[in-house]
Amino acid sequence: MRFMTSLRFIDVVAREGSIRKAADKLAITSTALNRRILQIEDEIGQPLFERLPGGVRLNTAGEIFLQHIRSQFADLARVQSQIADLSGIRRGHVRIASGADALRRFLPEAIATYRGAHPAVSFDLARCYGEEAEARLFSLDADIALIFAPIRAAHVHVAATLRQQIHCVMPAGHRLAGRDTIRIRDLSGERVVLPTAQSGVRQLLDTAFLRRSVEPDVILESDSFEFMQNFLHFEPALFFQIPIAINAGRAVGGAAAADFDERLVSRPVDMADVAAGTLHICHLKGRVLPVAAAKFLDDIITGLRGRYSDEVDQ
Amino acid sequence: MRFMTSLRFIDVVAREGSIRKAADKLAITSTALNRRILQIEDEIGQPLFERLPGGVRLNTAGEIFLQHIRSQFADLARVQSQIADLSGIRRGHVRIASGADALRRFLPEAIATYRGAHPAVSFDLARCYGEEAEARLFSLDADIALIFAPIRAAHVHVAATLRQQIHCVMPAGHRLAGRDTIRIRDLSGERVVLPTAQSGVRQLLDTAFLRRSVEPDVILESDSFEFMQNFLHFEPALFFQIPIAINAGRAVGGAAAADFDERLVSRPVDMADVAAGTLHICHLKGRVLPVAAAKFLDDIITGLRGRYSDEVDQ
DNA sequence: GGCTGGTGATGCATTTTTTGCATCAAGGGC
DNA sequence: GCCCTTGATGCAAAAAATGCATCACCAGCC
Repeated sequence: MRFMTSLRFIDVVAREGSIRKAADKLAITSTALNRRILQIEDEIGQPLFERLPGGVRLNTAGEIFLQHIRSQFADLARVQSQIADLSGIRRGHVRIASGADALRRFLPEAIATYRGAHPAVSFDLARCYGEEAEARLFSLDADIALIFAPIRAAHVHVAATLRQQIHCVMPAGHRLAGRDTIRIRDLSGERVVLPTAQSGVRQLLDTAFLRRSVEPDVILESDSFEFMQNFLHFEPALFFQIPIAINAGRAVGGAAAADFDERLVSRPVDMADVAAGTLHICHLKGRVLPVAAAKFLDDIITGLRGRYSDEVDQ
Repeated sequence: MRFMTSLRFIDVVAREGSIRKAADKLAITSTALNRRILQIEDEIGQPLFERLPGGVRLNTAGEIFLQHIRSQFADLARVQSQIADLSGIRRGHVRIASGADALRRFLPEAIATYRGAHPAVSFDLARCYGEEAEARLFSLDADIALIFAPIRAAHVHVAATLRQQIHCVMPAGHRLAGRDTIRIRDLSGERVVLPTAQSGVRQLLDTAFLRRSVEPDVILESDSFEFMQNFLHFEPALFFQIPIAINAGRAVGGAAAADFDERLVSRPVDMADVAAGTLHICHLKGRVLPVAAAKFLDDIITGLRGRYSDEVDQ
């Protein structure tokens, strides 16, 4: 899109914080880039950047304008996909921001299923925590976000929610493996592996530990569920996940959980101790999603409703 | 906005239906214009226009793309006004589509008041009937529409409504001038002047005449209220208006109506005969209005609520 | 206090792009 | 079948964007 280049340049300069660095990245000279920016500022009638000794930074007008630029790009992408759609080409690209929970089992299966039906659609998956996921929606770097945490920003539209009870995962031979549900007081002194403080699972657990005055023996903290799960093969301990991270589609309970790792079992934590958390499936409020993203969003919500009809809302 | 010129050209070509005509209008050669369009079609990867022997016409892809272009322009205007706003310049432009009713008294006063507070804001007022007003919102040729008729299209967002009883206007000495309200049966055989069939007032009256089986003596039809009103000075007759067309702000009743023309009086038509109509104040659904338009919309709704609190909704 | 290394801005020659003229081919109206 | 209008295209001129060299500026550092 030739007519958009100047605008894309502004985006890059804003991200890089320097005209010269941006020029490098864009493979043009800094003078050409500089002039394009001056020209646009001239047309707007106001500077968009503050000139600092170490580079440039957006001023307020620039912030507003950059947001406009990004929404233009997002909308152009939507229009292009719509046009491609009616010509039967059926191309598309979906950008997802997701917490570590959903990308373990659920998204791989969901994306593979979708690509089975639409092989020309490509995906981009960024793993991030709630706040960053919301920021990505806002900066239009993501079309869809899956967030297992409360939604903070008003600009996020929640298309569907899925209630998820925290499950405790342990080696099959663990002394707690016989229980139907795990109580928080059972964990006192137990060796546990916890997700990082930013994770929604961790926040629910911390609340529960505090409330019940239980202090487990925290031997490891990590932001990788895969690492924690594999760690359990070498040292027996407990770790915590939500069903969707354990098992793509099926409801998890008792033996049904076995398929994610035969040497581990998962048991729900008693609801009296830990409240169920909510997985939010969202996009930017007021935004018209590209065809592919809208279809994918629709598919996963329909899919979840089919499997977890009780826990899906909206 | 240099980077938008090609897009503006497409808009003009689509409106003109001919590259050569559009080129004339844009004061460039048809070849230059033709090439720009070919280039954009090339970048999109698909033609946007069908080439007909008598000119060009948008195809489906073109329709989608043009809608995108227009929304970009509208959004750019909003961004510019927002940027101008924070620099204290306070410029802006508001485009209104209105029926003949509202532009008689209400809009002149409302716009003048607004311009008193914001002298750098300019206005554009297009007089049109309901359907066209809705089309103007959709094609982003108008920011705000005032429609005295039912809303047809789903893309229109009604920000406020104002219930308006039809009033009968007559020379001060008319035999009906003594009544408090006018009944439809009083009009049997009376000489009346009616607005055109497209007008909301006319549609309400036609329903009433049909229901009461009354056939007045229609001596004149016009789409100009001003003409009809002036006509009454030369030949005594009755004509019909809604309060907002008679009197900018104040409620109309009895003598209070005198100020619009001292030789004429207006009396409400009995509500048992003619249902009150609704003036809809609307904008395009989902659209973020430019600062000036949003402020003006807010002002007129607040103003109406202050004067006609009972009849204003939403 | 002066030096160094970074930044964005600007004059001028060069390259690339856009424009305009002349002309072609194609389709409908009479 | 003629005539008129339409959009498309080759080629030269005009206009715009680019790159190089250079300036002015500021912060950090010795």
